Amino acid sequence: MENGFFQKVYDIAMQIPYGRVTSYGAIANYLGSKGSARIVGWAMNGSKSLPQNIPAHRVVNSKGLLTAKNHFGGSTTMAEILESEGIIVDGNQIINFQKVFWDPTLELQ
DNA sequence: CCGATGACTTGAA
DNA sequence: CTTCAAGCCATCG
Repeated sequence: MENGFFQKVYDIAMQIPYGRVTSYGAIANYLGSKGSARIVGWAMNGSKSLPQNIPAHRVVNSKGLLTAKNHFGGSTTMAEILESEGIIVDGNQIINFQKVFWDPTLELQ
């Protein structure tokens, strides 16, 4: 039960506010290990197995690129979801990334 | 324990 | 611009 890395990642992911995004590195940094950025992505991979909805579409890489779109099955699915939340996306790049960026180390503490 | 995998990151060529 | 390499760490077989 005790949560591990995954549960922490899920906790943060579920707390991402509407219209905001964060990066794998930011979450990993909040967990205390910035090197675990890949693990965050791995956790997201398992997040779809959870009974609840995880806004994995709000998690992108440090450049604001939609690197996870390939995992959404579609090609522009992720981008459309983000745009529907008010996030401006151009191809795989989030234009207003700095404006919608949500850092758990600052906002969540 | 070991090797492979991965939705990352940074830097260099 | 693209491509490759190394570091990072949890999970799986």
